[in-house]
Amino acid sequence: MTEARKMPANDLPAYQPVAGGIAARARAAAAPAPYLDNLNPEQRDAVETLDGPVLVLAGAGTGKTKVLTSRIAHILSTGRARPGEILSVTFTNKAAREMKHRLGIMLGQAVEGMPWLGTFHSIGGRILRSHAELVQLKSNFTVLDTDDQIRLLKQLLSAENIDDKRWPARMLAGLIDGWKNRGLTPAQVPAGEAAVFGNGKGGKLYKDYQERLKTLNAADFGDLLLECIRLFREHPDVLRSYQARFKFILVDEYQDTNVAQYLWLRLLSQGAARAPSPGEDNAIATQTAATRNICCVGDDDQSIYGWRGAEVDNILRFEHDFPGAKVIRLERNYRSTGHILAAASHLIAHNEGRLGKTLRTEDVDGEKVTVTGAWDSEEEARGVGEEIEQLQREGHKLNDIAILVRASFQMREFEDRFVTLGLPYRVIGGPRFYERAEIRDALAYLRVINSPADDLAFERIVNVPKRGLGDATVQMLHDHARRRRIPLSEAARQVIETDEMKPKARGSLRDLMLSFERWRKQMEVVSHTELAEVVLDESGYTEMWQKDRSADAAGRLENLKELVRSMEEFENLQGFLEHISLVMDREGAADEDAVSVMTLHSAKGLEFDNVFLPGWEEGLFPHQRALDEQGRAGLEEERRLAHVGITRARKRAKLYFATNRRIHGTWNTTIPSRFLDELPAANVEITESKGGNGWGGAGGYGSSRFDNLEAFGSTYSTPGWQRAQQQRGRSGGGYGDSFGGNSGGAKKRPMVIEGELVAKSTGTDSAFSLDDRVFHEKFGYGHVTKIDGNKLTIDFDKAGEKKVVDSFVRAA
DNA sequence: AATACACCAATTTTT
DNA sequence: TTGGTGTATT
Repeated sequence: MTEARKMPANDLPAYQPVAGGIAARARAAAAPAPYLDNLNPEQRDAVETLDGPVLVLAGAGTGKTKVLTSRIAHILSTGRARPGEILSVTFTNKAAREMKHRLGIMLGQAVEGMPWLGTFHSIGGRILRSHAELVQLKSNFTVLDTDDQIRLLKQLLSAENIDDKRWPARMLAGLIDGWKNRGLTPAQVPAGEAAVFGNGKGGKLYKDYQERLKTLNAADFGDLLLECIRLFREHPDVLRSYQARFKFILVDEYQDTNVAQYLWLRLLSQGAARAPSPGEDNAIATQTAATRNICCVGDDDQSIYGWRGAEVDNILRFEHDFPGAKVIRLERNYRSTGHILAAASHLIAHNEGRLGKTLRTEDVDGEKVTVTGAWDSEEEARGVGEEIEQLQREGHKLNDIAILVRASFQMREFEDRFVTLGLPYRVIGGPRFYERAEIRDALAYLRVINSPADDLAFERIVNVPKRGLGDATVQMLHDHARRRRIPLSEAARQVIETDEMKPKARGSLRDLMLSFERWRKQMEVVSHTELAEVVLDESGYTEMWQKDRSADAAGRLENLKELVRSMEEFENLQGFLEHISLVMDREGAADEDAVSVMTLHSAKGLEFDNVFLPGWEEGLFPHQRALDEQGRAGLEEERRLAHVGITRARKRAKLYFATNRRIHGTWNTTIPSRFLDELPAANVEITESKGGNGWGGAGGYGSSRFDNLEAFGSTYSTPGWQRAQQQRGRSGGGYGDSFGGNSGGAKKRPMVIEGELVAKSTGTDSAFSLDDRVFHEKFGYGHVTKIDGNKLTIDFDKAGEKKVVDSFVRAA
């Protein structure tokens, strides 16, 4: 995002000392390098080995980012390259931002932003914009996201008369993405593969899609790399200029690179302007690579994105691809205690396809990893809730606590539980900021203003808010546009001069077109942020959400404000639009103390003192589909995911499994995950659930050493225990009931809330009275049906009846 | 254009 | 069982 406004593609940065020049060397000699001081020997080796290919195998918590940033600092301060001569790629904007931030701290103001530090896609996009005409685009091309992509594909499918029920556009989008991930242009897709979609039309559709993108002056995410590769291959002079420019290349998370990214890197890191075609033996095309200074940092044990095209092979093959490569292992872990690290290491050692590292720590042994069995997923959520409250009583911050689940549907139960407990939590992940409908709508308006030929954007907002311009109108505009080979908005302009349309629709469309003309004129006199405000206001878009009474309307309006705010960082509308789809990510806003709930995937790269890992059951984790579809490779990836999960923990890792879990509505009896059996007994403590009911063992489905857990072993006086006693009395003891029969299985017991037993309950009377109309951030509007201290039972209009703590609602 | 009903799918997600 | 989508009906 910053690179966009600060440094146009071909600008030279301010004067920097000549690489290796006298001044630079003198400076390096004079000032001891502070960035080298707190590195361990391996890290230091990774930082100082500048020449030739280097692979840094950086285990979890071994200081990967530190090495990358220190290495850049080292290159700069020894004068080996200027900032503009270092290419440094990451996968996410977050990682790129983090690196910029840490570099800034390390170097002070000595170096302004690194122009070529960014994500694969943003850098690819940037290169494409500089040479757009060579790939049949204009430099202001639009980057389509998944949503645009699918709408476009739907149009193509209907043009081909393909039933999009049988052949969904989503599926085609997935296929095309997959091909692009593998670096395949339409011509390169194996015929057999292209034929599987739409009765053999897959290949043609891919080709048509690419052509349509050119007409729309648009690229999708995959194109940002694939078209870049095509550019390099078809224009060796361009490639050479970049090869000459980048004296050093650094790659973060190398284990996550896909084939396209690999090819892209290879082209840039090679002296010769030739890349191996897919499938070609890499060694042949490699020859000159050894001379180049590429440093890849990654961890094969944390490769968890195979399903979206990442090739673990890239990292496993590194020494083969880059002959003479130096491999440096970072094995000293600075994050976790002994027991946690031992458990994680022992678990991952069960994988076969790995380069192998032995993590060690100098930290204390700490607490053992705990494994807790629960009767069902509700009890699991109660148990976790109890433990969190206990931690809270001991003075731990909620910010230091995370719950990491395998699949997002698991989150609901925790959310429900936390809502009833009044425990603040935040869900990480979910739809990203720029994917939200309101953001995309707002952007569509701006896109149409900026480039009237943007049909996808035009179509998106022509009837949002509702203007009486429905499908019929749009279809008519389409026909008109196609006949004359003009963009939709031009077609609209022409059609309103005719009497083809009903008067009402015609007037409405004319108003819209006049508005766009007015806004385009205003663009020249007011700032782009002001323009955005005007547009959102005059189009009736803001009003549409103001009138909306659903729970998230307020949030959407807030998002729109945030969008306008974020525009300020860019110089003009054009610059904003060029980068927005690549850099807008989830909102920060994390200052409140709250438990984090997220998937294991989105937890990669994060760390917490206390990590809860629920749902360790066969079928869920490892996930059945991973096993079915990928076999052993799938299992190993799941195991890596488990490894990632455990290594997120600094001080406590708490694993859970539930004997009964509801899947697609029906209760199933599960068996504990094989990963639990793969943990080293010496570092693991088996505890009983404090969440309520006991559990009954796994009931004869295969054996596990967790089968013979003693359920109610000790006396407990925690709230959970008391609750458990009461529940046991109520439901007749969790042992035999409804066992083995998994169709109706374990029945759902009523949720018991004893206000006085819950830690956070205050007992003070609620400020609300019966039948009060209230609003809840998550559930929307509803009315109070029952009051119990500060616990309210509310019948929500949309979400149904829920029990919530009064501080979570406000009067409506 | 809005609502009602039927139908289908139901890991993981960045850019 | 749920939720989301898409079609059919008013």
